[in-house]
Amino acid sequence: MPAARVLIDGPSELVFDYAIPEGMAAVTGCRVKVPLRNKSSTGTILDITEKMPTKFSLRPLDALIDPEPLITPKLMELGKWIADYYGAPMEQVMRSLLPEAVRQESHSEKTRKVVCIDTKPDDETLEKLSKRAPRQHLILALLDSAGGQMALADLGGGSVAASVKSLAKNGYVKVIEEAVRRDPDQGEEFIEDKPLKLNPGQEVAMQEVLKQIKQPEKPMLMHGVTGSGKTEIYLQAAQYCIDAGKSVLVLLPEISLTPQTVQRFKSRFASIQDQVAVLHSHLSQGERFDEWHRIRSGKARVVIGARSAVFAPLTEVGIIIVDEEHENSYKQETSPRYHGRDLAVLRGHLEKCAVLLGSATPSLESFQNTQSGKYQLLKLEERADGQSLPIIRVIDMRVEGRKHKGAPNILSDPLRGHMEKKLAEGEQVILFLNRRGFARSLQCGDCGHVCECRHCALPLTYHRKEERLICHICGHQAITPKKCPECGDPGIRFQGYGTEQVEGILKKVFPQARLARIDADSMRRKNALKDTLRAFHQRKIDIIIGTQMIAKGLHFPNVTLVGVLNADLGLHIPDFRAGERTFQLLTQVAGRAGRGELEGEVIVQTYTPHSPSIQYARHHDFPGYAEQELDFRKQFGYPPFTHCAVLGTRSGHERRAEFTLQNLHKRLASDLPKGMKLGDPLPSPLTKAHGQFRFQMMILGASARQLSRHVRAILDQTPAPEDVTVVFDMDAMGF
DNA sequence: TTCCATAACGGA
DNA sequence: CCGTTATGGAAC
Repeated sequence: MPAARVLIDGPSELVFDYAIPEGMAAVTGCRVKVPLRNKSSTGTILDITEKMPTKFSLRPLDALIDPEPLITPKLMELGKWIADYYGAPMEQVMRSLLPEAVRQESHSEKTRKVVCIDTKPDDETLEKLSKRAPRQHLILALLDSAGGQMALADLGGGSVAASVKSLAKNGYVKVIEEAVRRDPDQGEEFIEDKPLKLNPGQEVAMQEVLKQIKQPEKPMLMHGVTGSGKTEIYLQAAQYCIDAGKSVLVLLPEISLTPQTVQRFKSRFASIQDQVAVLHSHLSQGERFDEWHRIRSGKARVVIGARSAVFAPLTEVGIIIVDEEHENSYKQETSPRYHGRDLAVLRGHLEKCAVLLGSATPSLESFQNTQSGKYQLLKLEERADGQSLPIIRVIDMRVEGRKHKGAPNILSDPLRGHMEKKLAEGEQVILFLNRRGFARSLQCGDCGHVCECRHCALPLTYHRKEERLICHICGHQAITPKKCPECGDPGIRFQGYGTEQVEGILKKVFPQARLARIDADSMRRKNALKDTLRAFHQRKIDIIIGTQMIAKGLHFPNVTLVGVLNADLGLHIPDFRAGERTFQLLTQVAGRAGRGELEGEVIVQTYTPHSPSIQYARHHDFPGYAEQELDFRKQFGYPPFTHCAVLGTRSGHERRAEFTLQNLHKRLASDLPKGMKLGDPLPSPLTKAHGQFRFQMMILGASARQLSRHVRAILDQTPAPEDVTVVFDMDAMGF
């Protein structure tokens, strides 16, 4: 007799076998009600096992919660892989696979009452009604002119319901419940646009993509320079799949930051809009419920979403597209710590469909996979409309600094000059600075004391609007001291600068220019980003100063100058990917310039003009950069030639967090499998965050599976003290 | 996790 | 002696 292996809900990770009652369609992925001890519990069927244990008889399943399995067999397989690879509890994996809004039984479809004509009364009755019940007469007339049915709410408020009731009693009308979709883009109009003509380069890539859709063989990495028209290829590939009766999954990094790409998909598929679903963290529970079920039922066949959309319950998948595949936001920073792009590749393998990764600055992991033949490389080397890539000028700020002694060196002369010229010609400018707030820190000129966050070992950033010092890690706010809290010296002053300060300077330097600032602070309001971008598009704004929110994916034809104020930020952090990230950021930001008929220019201000990330970015030379960076990675045994995991501890007690990690280090070191390398246990770069002391060590391993299993085995035998949290991050992305 | 058995404790 | 509280293994 077959038995169902059930994972019980809750943090306990309990897995038990239950007998399947006669006639119950219990299959893998079903949510079930089960008896546990003397209570009733809920869970998910992980497997159907054939053999019956002999020790004791199994208790039967109580009931299926949903008639159909909510989780497809392939997604169950994906989930099991995640639990194993990332060392995550299966229960947490299930929570990712099945959103809370779908899992909770309290959520259901939203309905509305619709009134429709049942049997039309004859003229004589109508005549009577118009005298005795004019209201009912009017309602019938309204229904008639609306084609026989209308929503109850649209018939008018108040006592209308009573009139409808008596109409229904006489059998003239019927009231039915109709499901209404909670549409996240309710009320937005998308005008259908037609496919664009592909240039020869795009055409070649397109043919390869179509080949893979018809007969999937290996994932593709499309390296297309900024503005090369990658999105158009996504759109046409998607169209092909839809026409072939297959579904499409599109992953975007941080969907709220890429409204333009979502917009393009929605517009292209405007004629089948009810088949397009959007999944991201800003959906309400009801919207998420509806979108999810529309996908599961097969009504929606195009899914656009952020990393968690990799779990969208699609079937018959034709292609999985991962845009900006190099983006770190694909990595989930809470358990299960999966990488959305890597899961997309795995899911593509399980679904036997095409996988298309795209980027202007591919991750070295993906690029190396094309070198080794695991992935197919597609290249778009020209911009879609034949525009040239922008000319990038590097300004040595060490030299600039000598020109203006004393003054804070934020806008160099060449940048200021170019801005004046562009503004005079009515063109638009984007300035990029990857730090929000007014000043990085507040430092005493006398004793050197820096105001730090009480909970995190990090300088507090001064925000002028709030007149407060704010911690960018935990959000803690403090009053700005007038004099040094350490030595009482009044000479306390700001160090470094952020977007807020630049905004102030720009107002003074270009008083006539219309200015907008885009960062996490100024864009807090709902739709603020969308509105600002629209205004910029309509040329109601001349200059945008922003953080990395503006680095990717934006397409503004009238932008001819991009200024990078401090390219060195992020270059000197202790992370072997610091250079790669700087290269990516510079290339992406530079790509915002010259996307229309006008030529674009980029000015990069830096104190390290000769660093390879800056020089290769300046020459738009991704292959060159990749080659030298891969050399470096190979030499030191870093990814993509190994897998890198981070094992960390956190605690309110500094010593205990440190000791726990040292202990783990000792145990790992004592019996380290071949091919694995252990870093020293050290304080994290962010020594203290959210009031917790943090320590970490790096683990490098040639085989990811071996690494993950070995570490987990040690963790299982080494219980941590109660007030110490141990975190294992497989394929960790930032430190 | 919750449940239940058993051990340990403490007041009379 | 008995009731209360702590501890730990099992649950299918």
